[in-house]
Amino acid sequence: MTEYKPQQLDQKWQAQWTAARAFEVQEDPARPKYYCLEMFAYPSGHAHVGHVRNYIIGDVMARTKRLRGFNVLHPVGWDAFGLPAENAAIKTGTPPETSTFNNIAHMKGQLQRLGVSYAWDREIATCLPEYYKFNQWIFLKMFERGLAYRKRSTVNWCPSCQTVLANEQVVEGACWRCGTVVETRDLEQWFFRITAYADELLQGLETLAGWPEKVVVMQRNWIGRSVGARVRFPIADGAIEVFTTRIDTIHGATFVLLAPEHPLVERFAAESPDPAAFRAALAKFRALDRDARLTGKEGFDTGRTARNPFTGADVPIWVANFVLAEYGTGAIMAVPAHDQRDFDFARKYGLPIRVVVQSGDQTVPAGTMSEASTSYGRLINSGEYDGQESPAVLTRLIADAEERGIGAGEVQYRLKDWGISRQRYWGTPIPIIYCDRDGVVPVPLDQLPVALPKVTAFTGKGDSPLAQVPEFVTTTCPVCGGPARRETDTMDTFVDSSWYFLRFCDPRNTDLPFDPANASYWMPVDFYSGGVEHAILHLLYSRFFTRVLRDVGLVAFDEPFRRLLTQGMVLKDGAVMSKSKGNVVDPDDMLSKYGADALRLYVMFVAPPEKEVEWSDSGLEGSFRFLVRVWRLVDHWAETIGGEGIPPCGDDGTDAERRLRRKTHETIRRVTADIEERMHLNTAVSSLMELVNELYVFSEGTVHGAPSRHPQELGEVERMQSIAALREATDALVLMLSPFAPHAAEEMWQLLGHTESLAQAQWPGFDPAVAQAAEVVVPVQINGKVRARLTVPAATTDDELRALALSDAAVRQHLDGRTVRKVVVAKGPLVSLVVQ
RNA sequence: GCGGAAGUGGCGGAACGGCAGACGCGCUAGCCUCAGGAGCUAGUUGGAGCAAUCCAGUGGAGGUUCGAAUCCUCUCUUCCGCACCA
Repeated sequence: MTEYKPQQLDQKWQAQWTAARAFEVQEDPARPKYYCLEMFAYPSGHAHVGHVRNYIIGDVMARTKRLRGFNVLHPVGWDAFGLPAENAAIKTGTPPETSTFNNIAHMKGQLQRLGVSYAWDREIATCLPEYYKFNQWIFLKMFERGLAYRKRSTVNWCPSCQTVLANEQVVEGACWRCGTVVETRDLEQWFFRITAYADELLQGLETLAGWPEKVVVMQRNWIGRSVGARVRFPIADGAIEVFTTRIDTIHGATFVLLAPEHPLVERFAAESPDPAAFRAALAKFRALDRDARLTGKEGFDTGRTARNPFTGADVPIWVANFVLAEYGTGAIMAVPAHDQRDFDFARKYGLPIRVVVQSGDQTVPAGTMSEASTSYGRLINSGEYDGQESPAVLTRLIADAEERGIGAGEVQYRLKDWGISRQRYWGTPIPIIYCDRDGVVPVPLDQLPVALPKVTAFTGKGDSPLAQVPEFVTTTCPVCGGPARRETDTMDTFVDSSWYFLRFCDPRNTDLPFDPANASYWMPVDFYSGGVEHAILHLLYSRFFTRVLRDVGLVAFDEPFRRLLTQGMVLKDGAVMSKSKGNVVDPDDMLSKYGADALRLYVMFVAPPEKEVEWSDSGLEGSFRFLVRVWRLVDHWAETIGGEGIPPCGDDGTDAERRLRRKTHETIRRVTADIEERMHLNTAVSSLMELVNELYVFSEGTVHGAPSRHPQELGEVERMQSIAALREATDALVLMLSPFAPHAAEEMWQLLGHTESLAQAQWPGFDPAVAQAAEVVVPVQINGKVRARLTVPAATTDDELRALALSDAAVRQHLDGRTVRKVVVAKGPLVSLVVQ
């Protein structure tokens, strides 16, 4: 009797895996590949059990696929650039690279203690020059193609911290760090032209059958494709262009609205009879603009008019807070009768409302409307278009507008180009040089990487920290050799994570981001898991980068991730774990108490992987108890059933033996499907628990002496057949348990006399003939309720079942003289009687 | 407001139109123990019954079906995402 000592097993097997480089892989075209990836981690310091869940989900998939014969790539890396390290440097003076590498070292230890089967030889960290060199390489390729460009744009600025903030760092209009109200500043920024791929990214969503519908929908909404028309409303000296999806309502456009930032607003001010008064109104308006944007409809009259090109009427031009400068043309035609926002605005300022679409039979007079009518219908008050139905009339109106030269069909996207400039230190330098003579000059590819210089003093004040490093800024122009300045902004860290999965295919390449041949072998990622918080940004950017690299010629596919699992968070006391709340469950505490396997098993068993779960100490104990139970069983039988020379199971077993074998094969079928097809890892574990329960039942029924589940009293098996059945069940159990509890499984595999390690083993085979019971229990339903059960040979025909059901005593009692109107024999099998 | 997902025992959850509550946690009783926060056995949706068994039951109301937790319609609730996108 050996005791289950998980900590010893963890150490022993982790050391063996490391020594044997057990999970390192090479490209091998002869074998089917499987690329299993978890979203790589930001090295924040300590992983909590929420992170652990993600790694273990991936590890269960990776380990299962290895046993299934796949060449499995399961790499690990670090999303190592980012703000927290830099903020820590400002606060404590610890250089970002120091804290980052310390954190990586600690978290790496945690992952290793969990026994995650990573290909450690492929480990990457995005903050290393050998990695970010290729961020720069890709940037330059995009620059070449016009996909990276520079323009002035508005950024968030914290006047107290003297720095730019990302949108995510602005909480309710204030700086996340100091709470100061955030201002906006116009800066020259670099952008990636993701909008060039908007349609392709949208259409590609249709092919993502292995993604959660939720994520697909979120991306579709984020891209936000709108089909409509651009229409010109002439003004005295030019025209205002508006974008509309409802050109069918254009005869009801009774005024035009401009965004406060619209270029014409400034011109109107200058040309107004009283520019000072106009500017005062505008200034007042802009002051309340930020909050008013969210709360209500605000505006003021410019005193000018535009002509509705379809009605010929002159309509007033107003400025309105709710019109967005960055969407469409920054100007809209307002149709108060058929748009709720325009309706509210018209009512507030007494502007005319004109009904032009009739949805029901009766016309609603504009004066009595309580809200806008936004549905399609038959046009009225629309001149020659009266009586036509929208949406069909949309096409005709667009065609007519094109013919008259006043507009054209147009598609708009909510998706905007991706601003990647960050006025921060701890990121990839943008490989651009500014020369007074040659302008914006890309750093030549052979001069990469543009290395991030060491900075010692982090103040958090002023512009980009790199601007304060003269030896970095000062350089020579690659074109003319004259004095020049380097770009001092760094790239958004989302750039780093947009292609790292490709780098894993060839992580040590010094010439290219990766060898196309390697990527062609490993990609796409077959299984990708991570938090749903990346549903849009990271997953959209990665799809964008993949297409860019396709056009550059490095890959030959469009979609990087075949199957996506968004894992749920682990909560403690109903809240997300965080240091400030003091509710963090540290995996290391759990490891020292119960070992890696119990923790792994628990987080897989507690709920389906995509569900949010509440951490439970007693649940973890339950998983530990289960492992002890398995251990005792295997330890007890190992000598009897282990080693060589156990014959395969025959066909002439006793009932108990047949029953155990049936359970074994049924479990193989279920566990395999649960992991590979359904990703229901929780039910895979519960099936294994059932098999263990069955093994204990079998042990009682086939041994000498008093039946007992006391391990000490488990007896001897009498028949070679029983030994064979036990061996089959136990081998299958250990193999199927190994993805979840790899350390205990390796040890038990050895105990059972296997000389090769689990790394060389194969997943157990499923035999449907064995899983098939000789006798089946067939429920009999009467009017939908089960009233009897028939135990019949599996081969019983439908006709026989029908006859047996009708003659069954319990059934007859329930029929009680009533007439049977219909008998259905369904697959299952199951007999259903309809009785009147 | 729009969009998405989900409502099943005391709890986490099973059940891919066919026996509701698998598996586990917790709880109850018992066994074993010097002892036990160990192990084992039995029970554990509610109601009725000594019992076999019967009745009700998957947020609510309808519907489709021989048969619905599952599909459809409406409705309530919760969570998540986007939030003036013209």
